[in-house]
Amino acid sequence: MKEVRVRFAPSPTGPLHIGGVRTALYNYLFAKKHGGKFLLRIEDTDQTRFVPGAEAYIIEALNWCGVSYDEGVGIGGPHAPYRQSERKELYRKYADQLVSEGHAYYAFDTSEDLDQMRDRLKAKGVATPQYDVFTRGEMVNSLTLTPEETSSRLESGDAYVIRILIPENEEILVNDLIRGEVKVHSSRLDDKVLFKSDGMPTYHMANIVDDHLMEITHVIRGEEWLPSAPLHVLLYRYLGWEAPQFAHLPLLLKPDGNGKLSKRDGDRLGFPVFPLHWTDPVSGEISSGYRESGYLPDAFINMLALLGWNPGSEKEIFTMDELVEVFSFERVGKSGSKFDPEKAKWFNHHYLSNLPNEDAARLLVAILNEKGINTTLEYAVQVCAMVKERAVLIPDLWDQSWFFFQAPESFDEKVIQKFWKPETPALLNKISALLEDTSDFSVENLDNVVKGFIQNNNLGMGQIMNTLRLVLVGGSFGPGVAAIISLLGKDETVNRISKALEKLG
RNA sequence: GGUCCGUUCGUCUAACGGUUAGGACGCCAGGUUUUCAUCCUGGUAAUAGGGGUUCGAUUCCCCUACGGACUACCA
Repeated sequence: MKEVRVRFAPSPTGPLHIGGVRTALYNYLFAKKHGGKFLLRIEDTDQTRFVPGAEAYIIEALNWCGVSYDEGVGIGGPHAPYRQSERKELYRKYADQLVSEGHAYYAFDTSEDLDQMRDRLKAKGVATPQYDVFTRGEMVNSLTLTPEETSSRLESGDAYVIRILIPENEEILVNDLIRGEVKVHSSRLDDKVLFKSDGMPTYHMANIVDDHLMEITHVIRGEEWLPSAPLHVLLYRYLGWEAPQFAHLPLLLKPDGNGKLSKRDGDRLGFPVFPLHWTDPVSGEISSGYRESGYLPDAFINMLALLGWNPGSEKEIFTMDELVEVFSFERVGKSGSKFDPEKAKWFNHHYLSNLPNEDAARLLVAILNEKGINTTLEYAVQVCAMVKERAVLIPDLWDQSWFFFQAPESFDEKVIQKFWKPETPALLNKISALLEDTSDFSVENLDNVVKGFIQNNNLGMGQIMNTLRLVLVGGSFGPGVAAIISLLGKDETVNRISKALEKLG
């Protein structure tokens, strides 16, 4: 059997959004599952839409989430170059071949001509004005011009495009791995431009030529391409090439209402739509990313994989390798999936709390460094062991543990009102003294010491625990009191008690 | 408007003719806990509507409704 070769082919017009990442992911999973190759091709045939930084963004995003490619922009490969603008010369001869074999023709219409044609047809009540079998006879092209007129226009340098000549009366079949057989009548297709007047091929031409030359076996792309798939099938046939298999993925929809997920939804609903943070080079507009928001790449991928695909079992936590193992198009759904930001958080929480303490500690240390706080990895490991399961996003690691690195400056009024009694200072002083005399600072022993104190003095548990917690962390949150004391150590604990007592009396 | 694709709890989805229609997120309630979380247990909630086919339809067919994509010398 032929080696599986698939590609992800974005155009560098801006940041990649998570729908694009999912398309790349499914390509990757399919390739790896079948021991094939996954390539990255940049489709930059539209020079007017080029956005600086977009290509670098795409590569960085793929690298961040572990969707690595075997050939492509940045790393090269046997079919280099992988940027279509650098393959410009390749396409022309195939367009010429189509013209000479009667499957394509030259068209000299200006954009004004085209507009007029559309207006004229609309006025006549035609629903979809197209450059097609019905209208091509009224336009300026090598079908209506004499051969002499055509060649003289060509020679004099008139602007022209090359359009495909769609056959008149034919049922075109597209076989889709997800949707089965899709049938479209050729009379519904228009004579799409294959070659633009600026000398660049359009997407339709370039993608067929490149997929063939790069020996792509499966075209896995978004559903928005389904309507033009029949055109592509025709192109493969006219060029005499074997068409790859197609798989058109359902779209990612916005969480509320309907329609496909867009950049605006993220701003509106407060969740990232992009894998990485992005600043628009022109407008300066900023879009948040999953990475910067504190998501783990593994969680991000796991979440994305299950949006539109399911394993057929009740398992839902998967490593990348496990995904590769079980992925198949049979289990990709046909309908669009609404994106659920809450589920994304759930995945991240799961991954964060299952992270080895050392890994979590490294994330925490990075935050600490940014804040100019010095600590040891060993200490951070102990902190994370206590707080990681309380964190949903990476920054929560700090939000849940800052008091291990600095004494509280203020104390929660509500806790004071509820638990701070006239006798509290005296009791805390006693505990402080008791702790000073304690040498075993293990959590277990500390727990016994504090609870023993409470019992021996016939006090309420909540009374002491809550005030002790208050003076140590400043409020009513955090891990167990004994655990906090244990990690803080004798000096710091005693210190915090006396400092708080000065403030709270 | 036209073409194409789609439609199971609020959301992601399972059930490829026979199940009390299952799981997960969310939400609600209880439990664990010195706090807040976590965690555990339970609960809530769905086959868009109408016709067929069939002994039997979530499942197959048709119609309707609704939703989406596409409809550029953009990808």
